[in-house]
Amino acid sequence: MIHSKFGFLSYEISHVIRQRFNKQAESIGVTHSQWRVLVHLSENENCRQVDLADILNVKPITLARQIDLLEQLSLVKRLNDKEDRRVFRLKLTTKAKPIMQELWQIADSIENEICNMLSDEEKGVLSKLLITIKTQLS
Amino acid sequence: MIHSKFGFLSYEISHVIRQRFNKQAESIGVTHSQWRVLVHLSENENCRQVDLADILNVKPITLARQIDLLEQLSLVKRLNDKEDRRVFRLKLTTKAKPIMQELWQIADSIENEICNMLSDEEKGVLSKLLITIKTQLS
DNA sequence: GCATATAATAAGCCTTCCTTACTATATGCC
DNA sequence: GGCATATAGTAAGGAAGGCTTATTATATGC
Repeated sequence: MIHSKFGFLSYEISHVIRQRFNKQAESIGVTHSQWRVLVHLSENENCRQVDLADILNVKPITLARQIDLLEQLSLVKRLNDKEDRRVFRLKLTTKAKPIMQELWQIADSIENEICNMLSDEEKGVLSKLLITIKTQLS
Repeated sequence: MIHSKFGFLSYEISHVIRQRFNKQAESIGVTHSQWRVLVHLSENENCRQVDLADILNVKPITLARQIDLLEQLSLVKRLNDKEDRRVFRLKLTTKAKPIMQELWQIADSIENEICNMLSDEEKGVLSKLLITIKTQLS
């Protein structure tokens, strides 16, 4: 009986990626999790915390803590919603944009290292398969 | 400029897998990380802790804690090495085998759910690509 | 026979995420 | 209007998984 080890493989690879990212982005003060928040926020600006938490697949309180840190770094702002006083709308600051460019460079270089044995075509196939899986999760 | 999101994808998928595994294996008392130790140990029986830590890509102290827990559950034994008194050799107990079968069932069923949109051929391609990446990491 | 390297562990910390419970506000229904 | 219920965000505290640094015991090389 042969078992698939997709669970281990995806874990091990993402663990290496996160370790490398955290080391290289340490001077900027952003961890890989916070980086993930920034990227998903940039694709969904002006959303509520509860929406972003759902996108990230974490609990609202988990996101709230990340936003606290990103706000301290002046990368994200909480804005009051005029129509619902319970709600904060999330925005990237202007300071965030150049920093995100730096972080994208780090992220891209790590991915290139990680995938350097794969052809462009293989990278495309891999992305497509992973996106299929992720889409089906939600 | 388009950025690849392999890092996020692999993280998000493995996070879901681990969450589901931990929930389903809770009654057995084994987490996904400990499960990973068991599987890699079963493929490298009688190895030293330092070897297994290297295989798992964690620090020896991290593995030592996991082994403590697995020993408490009577799933793993530390045996003294006769030629080097600093060394423990690691063994699965007889109790571990049926429990690992149960855990494989859980792990396999989660992978089937996760990958249910993929054909067998696609699953094969995906595994092959991930293994290529992982091999290149070590 | 001493200097250095190695295996395992102890202490204590960080990150990420969680559960539970709370406050403030909104909404639906009588 | 006024109450029941739902929702957005947060506080408190904790678990899992990993780390760094330092210690002990043993092995090995010169």
